Amino acid sequence: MAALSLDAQRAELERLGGPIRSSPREAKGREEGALPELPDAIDGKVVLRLAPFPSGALHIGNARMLYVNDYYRRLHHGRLLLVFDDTVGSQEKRIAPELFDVIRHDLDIAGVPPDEVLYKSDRLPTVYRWARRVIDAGGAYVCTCPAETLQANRAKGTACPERSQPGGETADLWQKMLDGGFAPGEAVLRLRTDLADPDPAFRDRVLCRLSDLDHPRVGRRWRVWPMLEFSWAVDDIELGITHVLRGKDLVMEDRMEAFVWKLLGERGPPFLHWGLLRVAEAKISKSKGYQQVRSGEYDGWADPRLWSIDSLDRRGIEPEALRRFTLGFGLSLADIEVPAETLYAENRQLIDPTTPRRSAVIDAREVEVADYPPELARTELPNHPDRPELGRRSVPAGPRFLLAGSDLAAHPGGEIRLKDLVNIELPSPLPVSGPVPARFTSRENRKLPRVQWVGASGAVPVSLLDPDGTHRIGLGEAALAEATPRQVFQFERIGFVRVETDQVPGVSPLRVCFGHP
RNA sequence: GCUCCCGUAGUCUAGUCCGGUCAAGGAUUCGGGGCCUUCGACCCCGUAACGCGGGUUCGAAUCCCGCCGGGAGCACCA
Repeated sequence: MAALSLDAQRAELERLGGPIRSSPREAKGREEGALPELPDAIDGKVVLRLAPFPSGALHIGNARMLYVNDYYRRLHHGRLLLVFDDTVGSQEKRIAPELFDVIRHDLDIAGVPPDEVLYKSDRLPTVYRWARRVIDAGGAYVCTCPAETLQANRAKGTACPERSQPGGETADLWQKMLDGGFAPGEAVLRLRTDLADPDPAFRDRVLCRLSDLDHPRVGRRWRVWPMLEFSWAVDDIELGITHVLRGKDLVMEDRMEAFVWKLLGERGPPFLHWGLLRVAEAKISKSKGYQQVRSGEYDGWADPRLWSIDSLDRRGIEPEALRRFTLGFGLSLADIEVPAETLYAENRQLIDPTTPRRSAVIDAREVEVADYPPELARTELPNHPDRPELGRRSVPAGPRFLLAGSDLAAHPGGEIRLKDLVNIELPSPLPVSGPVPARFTSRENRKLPRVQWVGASGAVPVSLLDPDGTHRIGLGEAALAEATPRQVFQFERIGFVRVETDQVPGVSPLRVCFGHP
């Protein structure tokens, strides 16, 4: 039901074509703070691109790239290309074959469907054509220095011997690179910039290099691979990209692309950046995550410790919440660290009104209530305290209950209120083991400590996966036996949880993933 | 160290380009109160910011200079 109404809202907004802002609160609060329009954007003609490297699943840190690009695609009715940046990588940064599908799946979940999917590994001939253009324009040379020498020279600002090599010779050496005349590491194609450039990193950057790594898609078909910047200098033009929206960690790449364009007389798209976004709780590394998934230490790409898009979905966090969360930072260039609570707050607003309440107790202990009113063997509870339209449910109640161990421990000898039901008095001290004998006192709703309870009859074992990868075990009310996969509940006084995707209805225990308080 | 970027409340952010309408708006957090039989929601109230120092100007969060602080980049990775 929740999903339905949200989907309906989303569909409606999408139909309107505007930025996705759905709640009235959003409309008044953020509308004026909407992201600025893209420079020189022509409605319907905007082409944007997403360029992930397939080494790990998309995570919360990548969400900004997703939603900012998606925002502008929608705003200007443009196209968004998914271009896998699979230019072999390196020994340390390997492409993981299954990640192509994982990432597409992540985009799906995130609600950012690409208009077209492309692979850099399919575009080598185009890159070679451009490399040739650069060489012919006298803008590059083949350098055969060992990597260390090259770097040392660059740092000092001195030229490698090949820097002055004539264009014809460069063309020959380049051909030799393509033909396999050099082993990996023996030669690179370098851009001739300015050895006096104040930024040492920019001095004669490498355009193309040799690699014999086995590429998951194209194997060893190509040996000469472009560096990321050069491949984009090529494709931002070839693919007709109108605006490059990327994190500011890639600003130097802008310079490199612009340099190549100027050399070749091309006019490229403008660049827009945003600062680094870190979620305080999510200390993650893409490549490290891969190891942990691979080794089985983590529960696949949806392990909550990964903070992957998939894991957020697993936790019942709506893509719309992620979208609002990331778009709320605008295009600010400051590097920021934000508490996950900000994301949770967005999600709460979205799901709270439609999420049914259920009772569950962690670390349950049985309590037997003497003098319990027999007519209260069952009771009826609202599915949502503020939304009568969500209906009510009938649950088994006393005289045998299950209470959270922590609640019991907090009130030995005291009178407590079983929420929505009756008052009971606990013994003191509590028995070390076995059922706790308690005594019914009254039904009136007095100001007593309120505790969550579960009727012992038909109670459902629950296993709750926390974001830190640990599990809490408990017992939930009988109605939970009918819980279906992916259903979201609020366990009262615990938090929002989502039933695991692969939960088989009726099978014990009921496995749920914790979302947030 | 070098290059670039950024400094608005606890945390984010709007405003800075085109100085006055900003004694600075919003979100979230926190504190207090109310309410509903949740540690959730909702309502009310509150704390709390223009990094520092100069300058320009009738007037500066906005322009200029200097300083300080933070971050990112500096690969034959992406």
